Amino acid sequence: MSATTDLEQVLRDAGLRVTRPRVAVLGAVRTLPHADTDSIIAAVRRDLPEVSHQAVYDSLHTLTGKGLVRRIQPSGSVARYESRVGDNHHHAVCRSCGVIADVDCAHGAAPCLTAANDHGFVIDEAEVIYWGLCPDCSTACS
Amino acid sequence: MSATTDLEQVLRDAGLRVTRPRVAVLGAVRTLPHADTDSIIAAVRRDLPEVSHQAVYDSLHTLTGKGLVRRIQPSGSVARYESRVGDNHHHAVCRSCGVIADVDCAHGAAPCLTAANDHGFVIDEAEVIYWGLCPDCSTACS
DNA sequence: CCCCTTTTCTTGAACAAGTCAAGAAAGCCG
DNA sequence: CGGCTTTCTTGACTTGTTCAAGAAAAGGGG
Repeated sequence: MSATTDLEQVLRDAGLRVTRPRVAVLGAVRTLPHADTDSIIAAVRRDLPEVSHQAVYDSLHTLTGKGLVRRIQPSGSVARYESRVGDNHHHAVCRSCGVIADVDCAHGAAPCLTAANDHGFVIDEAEVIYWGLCPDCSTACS
Repeated sequence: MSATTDLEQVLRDAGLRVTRPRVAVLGAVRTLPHADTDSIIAAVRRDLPEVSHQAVYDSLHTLTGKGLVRRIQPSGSVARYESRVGDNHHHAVCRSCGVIADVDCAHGAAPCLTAANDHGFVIDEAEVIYWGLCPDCSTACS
């Protein structure tokens, strides 16, 4: 069974219509984790040279809404997307070059959802971003 | 001693030139925690009607660089600023109305800086955003 | 107290990411 | 296969932010 068939099934299972742009966008996000929208557009156009940027934006929005991809956006960065969803993992972001790495939740399966004082908020997710320098940049600066 | 004199001293202690825009910007950030740039510009212009938006952007950038204010920018929001710095507190953000509340670090004085697997990153800060609904929106939606 | 150097502010244009809107095309159900 | 609904294309537009050049102001030395 081809990878495309697999992607189509994922879309169908989520109750979405199967369109060529959506299949390509989902495939691109899986191939390029943490890619920004421009990179995703470029990757999609390798398969479908004529897709509009709007179709990619729409697809990303729809896929995000259905929980098939996750949108992340550290301060000062444009929107990025990843297909690893449902496990509440976190991210390390390099202050120098902006590269992003996945980090498993430090507190095991039950995520760090307990705020000390929640001010009455109903919290459903705790997002953690670890800021620092990636291996390459930290050795380059020393 | 006036509040303005106090602000001037803070700027001087940070090694910055004291200018009217900077004093007004620092005062606005202290008065309006979590305000976006537009609100800060509006607040500053109540004192100094003629300041350019660029002066406010420059001042915010400079103050952020010196650690006198902190810039926060949850996904999908514009840049916001606060003057509570140096205590590694976190934020709760309402998914519905976007309001932001301060949340003390859940793990006491030593912040949650330990990533499970840091991939060789040199981490200097862990930023936590608690996503959910604020009291007003959670009661309105139920 | 005034001058000089450096920094900061004003003005105005430019930019990038993302959004809006109208009509054409394509997916899916019966 | 036909029709209804969703999605895609096209192209303009908004918003938040940055860039650049010259004018103004801060602060130290004489």
